[in-house]
Amino acid sequence: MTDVRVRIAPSPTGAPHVGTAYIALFNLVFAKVNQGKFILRIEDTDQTRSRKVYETAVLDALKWVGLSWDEGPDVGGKYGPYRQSERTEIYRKYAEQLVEEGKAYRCFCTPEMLEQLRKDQKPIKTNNIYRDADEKTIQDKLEKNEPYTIRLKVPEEGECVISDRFREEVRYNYSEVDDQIILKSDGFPTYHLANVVDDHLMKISHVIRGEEWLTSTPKHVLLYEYLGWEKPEFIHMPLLKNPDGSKLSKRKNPTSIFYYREAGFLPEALLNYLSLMGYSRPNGEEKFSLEEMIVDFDINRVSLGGSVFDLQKLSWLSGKYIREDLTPQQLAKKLVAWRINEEFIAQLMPLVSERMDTLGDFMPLASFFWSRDVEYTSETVLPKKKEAKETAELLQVLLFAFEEQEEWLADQISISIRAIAQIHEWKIREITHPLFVAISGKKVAPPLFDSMEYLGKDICRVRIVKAMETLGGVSKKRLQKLDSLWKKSMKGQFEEQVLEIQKPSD
RNA sequence: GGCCCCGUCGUCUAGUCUGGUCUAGGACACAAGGUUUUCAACCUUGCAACACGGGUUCAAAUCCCGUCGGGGUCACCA
Repeated sequence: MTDVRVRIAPSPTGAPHVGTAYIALFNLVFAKVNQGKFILRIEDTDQTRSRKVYETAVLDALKWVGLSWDEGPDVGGKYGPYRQSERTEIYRKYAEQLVEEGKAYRCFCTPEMLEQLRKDQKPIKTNNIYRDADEKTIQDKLEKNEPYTIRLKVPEEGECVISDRFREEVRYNYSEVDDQIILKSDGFPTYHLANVVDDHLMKISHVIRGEEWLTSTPKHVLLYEYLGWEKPEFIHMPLLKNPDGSKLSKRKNPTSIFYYREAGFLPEALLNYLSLMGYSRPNGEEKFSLEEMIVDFDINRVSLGGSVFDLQKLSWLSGKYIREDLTPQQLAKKLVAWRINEEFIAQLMPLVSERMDTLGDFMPLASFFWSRDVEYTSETVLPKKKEAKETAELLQVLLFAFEEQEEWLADQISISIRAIAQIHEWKIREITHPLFVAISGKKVAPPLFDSMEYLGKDICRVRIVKAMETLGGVSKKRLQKLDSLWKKSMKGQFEEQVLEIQKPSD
């Protein structure tokens, strides 16, 4: 057997996701048990969404849970660079090669045209307008410098047979696969091209990834065949799910790894819990370390139905680690390293000093900074003259607004809140009231915006969601409605309003 | 909706490949009891599942077919 080389390929477009740690874990363990190598590659080909801060964040988050890699952008390796934005020339070369060989073609459709096609609900095989365009029109457009993408020529008939470790053979008809864009008009590759090229160049032997990729595997298989490369073995892992059974999402569950860090879960417990998702040890043990898992890991023991991420069981496991594995001294050290330290407390002084008469007043004032959860009733969250339902919905809109913020700083939080208040014609106080309670559990608390900043975005999101639920929640239907409303109009208004507020007043 | 994947207690799972040892085992949660100055932890007990229907077979959670249910995916996002 060839050397085992596997990889995790996160894209730095948001907070580091527990799903990334989950897939990384299984890749790492698979590599270790086969004396192979585990590679980390940054897939930052989406120029509009990728951010350097998120890249640092994924690396930090994965390290925090206790994962490490043999090759990656931070540790190097002989197959680098390990950041796709630094490899664009390579992808372009292969894309051009495919065009020359007639296995791909230039497409001059504009995003608007494609959008229209989608609206007309004729998505499959109708966007290949330029597939057989004659040389002259293409040359013509090239000379006019019209932007183009490169599309893969997917056969019009035939079958693609994928061998997946867990599912044996999965069959797809090429007639149902679009001519996929592999190179965008900005010159960057899409996932499909970059992924296949890198996996080949980096000698990846097994592609262990989430099941959401299963349906796009035919495109990847085709790419390997067109390029004349040997295919890796595909292993599609089951998905992590929300309690309602849908794919794990931050609206319904904390998905950011940092949430678990900020909320004080032990990283070894998180990793251990993640390994329980779809995997069981032969001896039935539930509490085990990464090292123990590696000893007798067998990927064939993975079970397929996606698993619901259960915070309660994770908490129990974390508690088990605290009780069984730590001496009082070690626990105390963990607490200090977490956020019971001078640095964190000093930060809070400006917020509380005026509200203190004695030192003993501090803890009651600030206790919510160290609590996993805060307690209150629905009456205390609800502002005067407002209905529970509208308040819950406003909080949801606020959550949308917070997602637009790239940095979680008091100033920006304040601006977002003021903008939302403006748009919905609520008094600031009517918004901050439920927020105070949601965040601190109390009506009177240290300054809200700073508190929210120090508490972190992930904790705040979870607390706001809880407040919404306390108010009776927002129905699934209504949520969808709000979501589309937000995208269609409110988001624009919000952005305008933000600019308005930021305008220097003279 | 098309295509694809999946289907054991509320949840995570063992068992399925290699039918019998499964009146389906463990864990979380929940309930009761014990222990404890209280609570938590801990211990004991309880609750609770083979999605449904049809085959094959002496025998099906396990093999086959159908139905239903859930999920994923259909972007110049990954």
